[in-house]
Amino acid sequence: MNQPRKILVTSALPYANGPIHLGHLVEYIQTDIWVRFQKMRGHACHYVCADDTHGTPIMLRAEQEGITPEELISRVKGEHERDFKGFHIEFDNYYSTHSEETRQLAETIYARLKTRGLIESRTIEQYYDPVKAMFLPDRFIKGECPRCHAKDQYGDSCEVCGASYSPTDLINPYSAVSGARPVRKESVHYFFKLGKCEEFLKDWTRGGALQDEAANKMAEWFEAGLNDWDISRDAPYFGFEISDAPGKFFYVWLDAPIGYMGSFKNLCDKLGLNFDDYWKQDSEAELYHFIGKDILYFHALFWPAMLEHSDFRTPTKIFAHGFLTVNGEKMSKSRGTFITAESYLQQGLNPEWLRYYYACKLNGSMEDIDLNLEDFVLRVNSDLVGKYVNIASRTAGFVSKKFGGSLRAIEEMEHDLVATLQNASDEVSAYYENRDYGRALRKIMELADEVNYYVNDEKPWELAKQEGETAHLHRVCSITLNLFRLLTIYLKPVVPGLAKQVEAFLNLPSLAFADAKTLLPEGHRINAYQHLLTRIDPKQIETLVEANKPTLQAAAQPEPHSEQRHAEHQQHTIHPVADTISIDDFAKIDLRVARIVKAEHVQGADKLLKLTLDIGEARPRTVFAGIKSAYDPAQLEGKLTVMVANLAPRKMKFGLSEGMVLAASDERGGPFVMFPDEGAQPGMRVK
RNA sequence: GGCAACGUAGCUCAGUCGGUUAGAGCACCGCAUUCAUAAUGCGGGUGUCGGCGGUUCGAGUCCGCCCGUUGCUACCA
Repeated sequence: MNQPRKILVTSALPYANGPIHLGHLVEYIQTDIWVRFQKMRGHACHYVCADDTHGTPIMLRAEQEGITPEELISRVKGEHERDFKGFHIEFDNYYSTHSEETRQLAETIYARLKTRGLIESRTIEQYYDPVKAMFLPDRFIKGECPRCHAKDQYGDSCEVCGASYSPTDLINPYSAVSGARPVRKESVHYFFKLGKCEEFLKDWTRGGALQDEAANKMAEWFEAGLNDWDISRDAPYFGFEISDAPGKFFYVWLDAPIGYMGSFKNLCDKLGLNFDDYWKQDSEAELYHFIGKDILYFHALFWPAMLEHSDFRTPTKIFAHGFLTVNGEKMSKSRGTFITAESYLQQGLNPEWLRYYYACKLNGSMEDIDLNLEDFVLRVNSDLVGKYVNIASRTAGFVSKKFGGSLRAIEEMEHDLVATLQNASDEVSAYYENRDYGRALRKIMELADEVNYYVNDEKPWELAKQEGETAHLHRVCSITLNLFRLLTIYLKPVVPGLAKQVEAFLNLPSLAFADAKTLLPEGHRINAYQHLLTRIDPKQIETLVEANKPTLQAAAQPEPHSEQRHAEHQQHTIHPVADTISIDDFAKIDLRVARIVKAEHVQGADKLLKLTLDIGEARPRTVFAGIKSAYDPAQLEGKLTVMVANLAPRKMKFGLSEGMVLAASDERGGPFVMFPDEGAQPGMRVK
C-alpha cells in the first residue's frame, strides 16, 4: 500500500417513514463491506449516512399518529439505527437531515445557485385540498382509472391495469388526505435551471464517475432534454423554510443529498476533521456515493450540478446497484417476502448469513440480485460452516488437548499453501476494491477448499494416535490454524462479527489486511474452541416468511414500488418558457393551414384520433393526434386547423404520423385545437 | 409500443482477444473417512450455452431477426 487515502463514503438516506427491509440492506451491506475493507487496508475512511426526514408523507404520517413530525423522525431514527447495528452496519456517523448543519448547507447552496442565476421562480398550478388547506403531491390524489375504471388509484398510474396518466385524467379525483375534491390553485415555485448545466453534466458524465451502464442511461436523459427542477413546496410542509421566501420550503429531494454533507459536518465537529478538506472544489479526498439505480437521476444529474455551481467538489464516483428480488420475484407482502430487518433479527437469524449471501451475489454492476431462499440456506451452510469454520473446528481440539493451546512457529516456505494464501492478498483486495465481492468470495472459498484437502491429506486424527508423530501433528495443526487466520482476514469485511469471534479464539488483536504478511509466532497460545457459527435450519426461513405475511390490518397497505426509498416521486415536470430563439430558428418550422378532410377513431388507441389533412399537396397527410379525449371525429371533419408540416415523420403503434396539429393544454385542461380565422385556405403558411 | 440489460447444468453463477472435448460451487448418486455440531475427501455431467439465420477455417463469444425475464419510458408527434 502507498499513501493512506482520504475517503468519504455514503449510502442513500433511508426515508423516515418506514422500516428497513432486506432490499435496503443490499446497499448498506455492500457499502459497509467496502468501508470495512478500506479501513482494514489502513486508509482514512469515513462512512456517513442519515435519516431522510422531510416531506409531505412524514408530515401526514405524524399527524395520523397524533405526534409531531419531530417525534416521528426521532422514533424512526432509533428503529433504523437499531436495525443497522443488528446487521453490523458500522457508520462513523448516522445523523438526520433535520439538522442545523443540513439546513445551513442547503441555504448556502441555494444562495450560491441563485447568485449564479440558476434559480428561477414561476407561478404554477397544482391540485389543492380545500379542506386540508394544502397542496397535494400526485400520490395523495386518488380516483378512478380512466382506462380500466378501477377505483381508488393513485394520481400517477393505475396499479390494476398499469396505465400511466396525470392526476387530471382521473375520474372523480379525491384527496387521499381529506377525501375532498381537489381544486386547482396557483402558487409560486422555485426552480433549479438544470438545463443550463447540460454542458457541465455531459463532461462530468464522461469523466469516469459512473459505471458504463449508468453513463448510457445518462445519455438517454440528455437526449430527452433536461427539464428545470421544482425545488420548492408550499406550507404546510415539514422541512426547511427558504429564508428569503416565507411560506416556501425546500423540496425533500433538495436537502436529502445535502444530508450527506450535513452528517459529515457533524462528524467533523466531533472528530476535529476539516470539512473543507473534503468538500472544497479541488479536494484531494475521495467521495463515493452508494445508491440504488432508482435514484441515479438525483445523484448523477441534480447533485453534481448543484455541487459544481455552488463551489463544492463533485463525487469521485457514484456506485449504483440493482434491486433485490426474492426467489426471482419482486418482494411481496402477500408472499411473505417483504421481509423487514427487524423481523429477520427477531426470528433469531444470524445477520452474517445474509451479509455473506449478498456478498456472494454482488459484483459492482447495476444488475438486480436475487435472494433465493433455498440457495441461501445451502450456500451459507456449505461455504461458511462446512468449509470455513470447519477448518478451525477440526484442528483446534488437538492443539488444546495435546499442546496446551500453544502453536509452533511456521516458516513461510514450510508448506506451499501458506505462501499461496499469503500471496492471495493482492488478488482478493483488488476484487474488494472493485466491489466484485462475488469474485473475492469465490477465491476465498477456493482457498478454503485447499486447506481442507491439506488437512485431509495429513490426517491429524491418525497422527494423534501414533507414537512419535507428536511434532508432526503439532506442525499440521499450527499450519492449519495459520491458514484459518489468513482466511479470516480475507473474510472479515463480509463477516466482521464472526471475525471478531475468531480473533478471540485465536487470541489476536483486531486483524487488518497487512497482517496477511505475517504468521503466528512460536508459542502463540490460542483459546479453547467454541463453535463459531451454526447452520441455517430451513425451518427458520419458513418461520421468517410466515412472520412477514400480512396481518389483517397490514394487508390494506399498498406495496411500495421496487425498493423506492423516497415516498415522493418527482412531481410532474413543469415546462418553463423556453429559451429565446431567433426569427431564423422560428422560420425552420413550416406551419401550414390544413383542412381536416377526415377524422376517425383508431382501434385500440385510448387517446389518439387519426386525422387526414389537406395542405394543398397531391397526397393528403396522415397525422395521429392525442385529442380523442376532447373531440369527436365528426365535429372536426371539414374544419381548418394548423399543422407542423415539416416535422419528421414518426412511426407510431398505429401507423406513420406525418406531422402534428397544434393544440393547447396544461393541468387546467385541454387539449384545445387551433382553428384559424375565417378566410384562411389550406396550404397557407403560418408565420 | 420504444430503449436498455439479462437468458450457460436441477439451483446460484464463471466463461478474457472468437480457438481443442464448455466450467466451478451447491444439490444428487456411489465409495472412502471419522479430527470436526453429519462436517471432510475421491469418483460420477447425454447442458439443443433461449430460438432461427448470418459472418468465419472455427461462434457460448461477433452481426440480424424472433421469444422470454427485468428495468426505465411511453398513445407525445
